[in-house]
Amino acid sequence: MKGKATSFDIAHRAGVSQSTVSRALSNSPLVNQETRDRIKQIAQELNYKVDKNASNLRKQRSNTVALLLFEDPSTDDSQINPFFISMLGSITKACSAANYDLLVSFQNLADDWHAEYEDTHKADGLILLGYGDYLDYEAKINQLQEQETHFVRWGAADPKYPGISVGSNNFQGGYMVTEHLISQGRTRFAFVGEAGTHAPEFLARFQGFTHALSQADLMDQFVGQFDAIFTVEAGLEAALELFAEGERPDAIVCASDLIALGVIQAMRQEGLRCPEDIAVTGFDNIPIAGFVEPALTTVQQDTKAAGITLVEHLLKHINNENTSDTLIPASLIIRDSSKPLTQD
Amino acid sequence: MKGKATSFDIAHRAGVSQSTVSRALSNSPLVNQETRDRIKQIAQELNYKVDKNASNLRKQRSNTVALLLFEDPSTDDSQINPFFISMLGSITKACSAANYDLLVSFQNLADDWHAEYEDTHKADGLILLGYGDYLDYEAKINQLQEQETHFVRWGAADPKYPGISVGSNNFQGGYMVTEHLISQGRTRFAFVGEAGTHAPEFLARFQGFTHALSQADLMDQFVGQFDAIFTVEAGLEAALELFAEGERPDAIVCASDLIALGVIQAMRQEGLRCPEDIAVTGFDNIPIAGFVEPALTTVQQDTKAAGITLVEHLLKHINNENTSDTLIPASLIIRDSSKPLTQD
DNA sequence: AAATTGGATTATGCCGATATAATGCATAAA
DNA sequence: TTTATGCATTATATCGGCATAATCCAATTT
Repeated sequence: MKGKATSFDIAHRAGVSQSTVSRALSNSPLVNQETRDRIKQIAQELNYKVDKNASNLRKQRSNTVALLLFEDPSTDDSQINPFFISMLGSITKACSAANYDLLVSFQNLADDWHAEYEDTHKADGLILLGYGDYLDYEAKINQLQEQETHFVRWGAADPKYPGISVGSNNFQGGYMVTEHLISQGRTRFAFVGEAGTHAPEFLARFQGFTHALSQADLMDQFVGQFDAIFTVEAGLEAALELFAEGERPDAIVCASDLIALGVIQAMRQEGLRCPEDIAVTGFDNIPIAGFVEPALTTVQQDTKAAGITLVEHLLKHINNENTSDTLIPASLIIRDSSKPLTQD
Repeated sequence: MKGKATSFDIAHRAGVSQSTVSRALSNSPLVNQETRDRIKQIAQELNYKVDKNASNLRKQRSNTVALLLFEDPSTDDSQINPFFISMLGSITKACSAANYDLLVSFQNLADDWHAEYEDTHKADGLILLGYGDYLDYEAKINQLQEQETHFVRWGAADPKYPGISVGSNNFQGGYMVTEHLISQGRTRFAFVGEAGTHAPEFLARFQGFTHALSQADLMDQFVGQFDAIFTVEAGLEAALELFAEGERPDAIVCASDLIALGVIQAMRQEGLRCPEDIAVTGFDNIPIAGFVEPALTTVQQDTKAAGITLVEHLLKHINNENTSDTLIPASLIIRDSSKPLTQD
């Protein structure tokens, strides 16, 4: 036979109508068990696969979701945030478990979003994933809602747009790691990482941090907060600035692992030991966190739960059900960089 | 108006036939410039987007490629090889530059490949990306070729299947970094990384390594090759084994950056300094390679060229043109871990 | 014997675009 | 005036499934 087999070819061989073939292959109880088996058998022999374009066109459903990944414009091509990779993995798995395919698209923040996947019926919905507040955030969300696009976003809940967000509990993570450092005997804290409204994740971590400090009555010894985006370089520079200012902390809480690595690097340059002189903690638990010197104490986001939840919520939206904003708890990974102060 | 607009709606408003709308929107010279502009205008007002399912069905083309990512079964979920991430990024970009969408699917090596994207017409071709020889490699390749699936694979050229491979020049990379170490005055070499047929990339690196050694007449001082898969842990263990065996090298060439980090970790445990006692080099130039202590000398694969070439070759296959196997040159990134031997 | 019921199957329309063939119409050539 | 030539547009068939309504037929009921 020429070309790929169609359901007509199978119908012909099986001596039934094409309709019956379609029904049989979708396991419809409307068709007799025997005929069903016979048809499936023939379909397999011909290596028949339903044409998704035809099927989707008729069903007006693609069983596909599109993942839009927003890159931080401040970093170059090769530097993809390791955290997103982990999310990508878990989202892919959650999709395939739900029998959905996944389209992936890296979005350049500067450009207009390339979010036509649902308009063109290539996907049934979108997952928006990025750090910080992607450019023109509100305008875009409004537009998506106006067009009745189905979507969920990764990030802190936004009271203006309820029911579309899933995010890590960054506040709790920042609180938890700070509390841990306090219990280790640290008292003079600094925070490295941007804490503005355009980096809401980092801001929440910072707020958890200060909350822990106030609870322990340590705010009067707070050394300060130093801006750094999420790269190693930024952490290094921020730390150098911190050391230049004079007042030396005995613990530095960083908004990400990469920043923490930069801070440790800066300490080395300044002849400071970690954790003996200053404890340092990160956030994300990237793959190498446990293998740097010293092994990094950090906060792990539950990317598996995150991916599953995002997909689950999106599928509910697609079925016109509502979901409520979800905060996924983070967990503390204790390693060497936060060892207790020793009296020496 | 209800629902999404179709080309009929536009035809109606523009007072032309639906055929003309279709032509106008695809910029066919068959339709008058004025009418074309008018139709486009109306289409924009109605926020009309062509239905890809209908379009693809008719055209028998999806303008989509599927990326199958094969994970190493020896690592857990969270550990995705950083090199692949970089490739994923460049492939995505190359696709969007060519106006193709990208479906991403993580394949579990143990299972049957889930490679029906072309059979179902969801994609026009496949890109296979994984380290080592994915399980049942030949059987699967045969099957794909039999079904006339369009595909390219990442990896060394295989004489049995010409024209489907694109890979880094691992031999040249291994040779280059070894030559560099020799020029720095190192003479007693060891290699850490698997060098068997089921890890062809690593094997090629090892072969480049030994080639450089023989050229410099240093093979009689070769300490040995020690197996390690691509994780930090594996590198650490292999190095400990190496040190236990007695004969100490003054340079260790590693098959990947993660392995190199493990080796450096092991040296630290043994009280050995890098690069003073032993120089260490990696492979891949992962994001943190420049920020560990000491900064890691490594070989960088040109992922950008790789992604572009893979996509380019696949698109040629889709258009029934042939391509020839391509080796992409790697480049040397010299940092501190390979500093020259000092006389002290 | 005629009418009813229900399970199994078939006939038909449609999803929304694109490509090919056909038509209309103005202008140029015979 | 008639035929021919092009350009612009329209009519129609088609891509390959799925869903609804229609039909067929055997087993019951009346």
